[in-house]
Amino acid sequence: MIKVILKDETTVEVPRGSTPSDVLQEAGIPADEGMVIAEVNGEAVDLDRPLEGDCHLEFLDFNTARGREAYRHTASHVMAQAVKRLYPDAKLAIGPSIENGFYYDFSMEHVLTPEDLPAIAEEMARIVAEDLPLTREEISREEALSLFEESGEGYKVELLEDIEGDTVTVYQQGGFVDLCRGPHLLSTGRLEALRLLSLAGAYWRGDEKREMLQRIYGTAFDSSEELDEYLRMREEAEKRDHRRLGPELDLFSFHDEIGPGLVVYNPNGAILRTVIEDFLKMEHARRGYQLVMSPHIMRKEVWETSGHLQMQYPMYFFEIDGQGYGIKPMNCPAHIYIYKSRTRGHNELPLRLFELGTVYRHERSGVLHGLLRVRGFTQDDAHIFCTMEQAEKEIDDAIRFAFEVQRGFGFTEFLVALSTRPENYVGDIEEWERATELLRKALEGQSLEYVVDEGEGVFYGPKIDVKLKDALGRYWQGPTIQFDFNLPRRFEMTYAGADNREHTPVMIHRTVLGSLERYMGILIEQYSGAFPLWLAPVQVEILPIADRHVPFADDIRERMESSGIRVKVNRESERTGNKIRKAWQMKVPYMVIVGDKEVESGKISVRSLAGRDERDVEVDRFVADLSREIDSKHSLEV
RNA sequence: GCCGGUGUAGCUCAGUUUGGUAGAGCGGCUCACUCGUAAUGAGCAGGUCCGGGGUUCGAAUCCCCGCGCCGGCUCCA
Repeated sequence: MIKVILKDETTVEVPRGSTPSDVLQEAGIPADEGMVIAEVNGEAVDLDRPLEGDCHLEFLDFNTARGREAYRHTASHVMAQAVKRLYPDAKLAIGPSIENGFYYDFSMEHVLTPEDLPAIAEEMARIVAEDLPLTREEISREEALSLFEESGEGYKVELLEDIEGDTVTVYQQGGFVDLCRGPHLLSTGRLEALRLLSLAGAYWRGDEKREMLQRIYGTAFDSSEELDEYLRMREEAEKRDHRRLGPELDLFSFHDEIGPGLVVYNPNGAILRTVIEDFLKMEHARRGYQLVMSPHIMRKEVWETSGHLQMQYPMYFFEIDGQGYGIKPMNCPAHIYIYKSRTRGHNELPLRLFELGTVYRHERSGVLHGLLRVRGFTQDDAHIFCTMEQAEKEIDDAIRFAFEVQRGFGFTEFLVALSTRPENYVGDIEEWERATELLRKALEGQSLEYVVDEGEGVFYGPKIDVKLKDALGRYWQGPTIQFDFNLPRRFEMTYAGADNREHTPVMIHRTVLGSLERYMGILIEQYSGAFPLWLAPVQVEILPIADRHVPFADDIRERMESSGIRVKVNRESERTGNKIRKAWQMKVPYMVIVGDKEVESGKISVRSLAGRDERDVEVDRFVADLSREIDSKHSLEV
């Protein structure tokens, strides 16, 4: 007999070689409580894996990350089996579970189209109905090699070559065999709700020099309700899509004639951006940043010095009077030249230069995506030049600043990542370690949880990335703070130290929003276009009931305008209901309705976007309320 | 850039399979109505059917080449 300690600390005794399923029974837990896999001493295993000795045992259902992973991974095996049944020549590549679903990559003669998906889904349903058991087998590498070589699974052979160790595991269900670490569900019949979502091309091993495979995306849940809920969520996301809302709300537009990835700001978008810019300028000024500006084009030599040219950074180049110029893809060189515009002493450091700098990058056509990925965008870019000793505080402040601003825009949940030295790097290891340590210290000093992305730093220094969680639970890239050892040397930057000798300053790149375009895209989706009052392009729309009420409406409008409220009057000869509907469609936060009663009393009726209705409101009181609401979203604790 | 899909009025889409000279709703404009909290009615205008070549007596429709957009890969603010 062996002792099995469960999660609730109870101990169950079972014969050696019993399986987690046996333990489930022994412990009186109904086997079909939706348990997916088990963890034995922290190792994820199948529910029918024999227990070899005393152990800690935990059961994982679909609501755990690892359980969900195994569940969806099983679904991907079922999909692969279905594809093999329908297209016997299909070669298997990889088929992992991913956030919200799974995929499998294939190589085959037949080119899949969306019309093929129903047949594959049907075949999958058949496999589920057949309730095929999934069995795990440990075999030697050699055995596996010959197995997959014989069946012509070249990709599996290649994977095997990279696996260390003498034995590997394969999983099999109904004659379908796959190289797989597992664990899996006990049988295909345990899959409840499956859905194929889309097709895509994907390079083998993500390498664009290698062959393009056909990928099928799908998802799986352990109840059809949850699947439906997920599909509803996708629909909701589609409704919030900034690419749909942007033109609808007259925020921005794209034009084939102007070019892909080049944003045009329509009036409402320009207002929104101006509000954001003014806010940023103020917040930077309050924190000792100095606003600077620099040209959009700079001579080619600048980009040689910075290294962009040699790195073949995706820039645009052209000639003027026989001189080569490049359109700036980054603002740093200009800020460095501002630094270098005179000699610097240690007393004037840290020097914090801030620019709303518009940059252009030649993004490959396939990656463009609304406002989130464009070819021309404006960064809220700052460079802090300081001594290594000052860096710690600067980083600390920059992180604090970034979070304060993000909270001001209504984001409260974040994912923080610290990226360390990549394989290709400049500078010496000691420097890297020191800088990485500073970043780590700052994060820990502020009790921020973070993950370490080993080797994900930029070649010139380690960095901190912050992702924002939006109202739909999606994450977006936000602030980034990057150390740079490279540019200060390349541009031969110096300052006179207290020792009256020349030193090289440290440079920190940082942005709070990243790109204004992308951030606006994120904001649109976060609020589905219904911005908080301080950001709303039109804050109040006045709706006269009949044409004769227009003069009174204009009167109110002027009073509000003089208080800085962004207000419009709807002068159309329309029914009030329709005017409300139109203002609502444009997501105007407040509607003011004026008719005979209002003209007579001088008071107004106020209707909020949410439908709240208040009568007999004094105009001054309303304006004061608005101002308070605007300020409340606006003010940040510093 | 690569793989797949897609492109008809400002927007959403029908017409493409089986080639025979383009349609709806919303939106816009005009007129009438002057109205109290999510669509008043009538009329009018609006289309190089993404672009260029080809096949054909004839192309939105078939073929070829581009371009844009969408879903991914890769990359990144």
